[in-house]
Amino acid sequence: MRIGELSERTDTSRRLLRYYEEQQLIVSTRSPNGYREYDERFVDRVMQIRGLLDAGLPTRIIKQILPCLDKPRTIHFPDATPEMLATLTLERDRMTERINCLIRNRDSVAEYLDAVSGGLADGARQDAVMAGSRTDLKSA
Amino acid sequence: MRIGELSERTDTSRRLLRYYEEQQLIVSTRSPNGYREYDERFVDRVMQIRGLLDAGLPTRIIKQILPCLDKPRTIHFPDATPEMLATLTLERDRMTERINCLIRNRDSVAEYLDAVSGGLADGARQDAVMAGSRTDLKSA
DNA sequence: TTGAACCCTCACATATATGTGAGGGTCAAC
DNA sequence: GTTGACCCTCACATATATGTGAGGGTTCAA
Repeated sequence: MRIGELSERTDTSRRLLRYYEEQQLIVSTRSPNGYREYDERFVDRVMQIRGLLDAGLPTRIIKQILPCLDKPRTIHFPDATPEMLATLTLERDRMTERINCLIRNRDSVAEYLDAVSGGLADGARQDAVMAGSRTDLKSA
Repeated sequence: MRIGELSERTDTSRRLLRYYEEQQLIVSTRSPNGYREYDERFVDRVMQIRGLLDAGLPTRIIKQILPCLDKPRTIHFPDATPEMLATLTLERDRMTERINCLIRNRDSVAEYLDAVSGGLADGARQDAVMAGSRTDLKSA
């Protein structure tokens, strides 16, 4: 597909897709006319990138962890240098910290919302609370 | 305590503490000479702010959720407007999305690391994983 | 009284992720 | 062959979180 379709399917501006390419988070082949061409798997890839960016990881780090994320556990450890492994270990731990921080705070917000809506359970309040109530995540 | 001590105890530059105050994430009282004064509870508060910033939340949002985070469940729901509740609900869900995204990716990275270190579990690999404390990979 | 070590405000600088638009090709349909 | 919807590169603009430093007070101890 070309950049326009990828843009629509990932809800990501063309500008950003080119930027991600510049940052080497994605690559593209080029048609004879110079247009970028992407295959299906870039839809997921781009959404993954956006999620990570939104969760505070910079492109520089995302670029490093992306190779760990290919679905079929393709073997790319041969090229893993010790520094790379150290970086990944560090980032794994930083991600865990972020997760714990978010869980703590998300739960506080949820608790607050529950308290408010629990206090007065009528209509006007209802729609505000409706949207979502998933509250338990188990993690390291 | 004054800004210098808070800065050291939270590992946050004075500049940033003033910035957080400007963004209304924290407040300070002023000594007669104009110096900012903080009490103990700002140590935790600042660390909470840093964690949330690092997890991708902008100050504008952090400001909104902070009131939900005071340890003794002080009653501030009286002032909660419906728009505020809708915002909180939205943010709670966005936090949950971030959490899931991070968990998914963190687990992939962890799995990758386990695969690599599990593959050859001897000394040579060990120091590679050990090394990570100060890791700054730069790119061109 | 001087100096060090704090503090203040203000302002400019930087990095990162993003938007916007100019100037210009490609291509299919009319 | 013109039009419209794509695509390209390049460059400037913006927002947010941060660094850095100038110019200047306050406090305290040598």
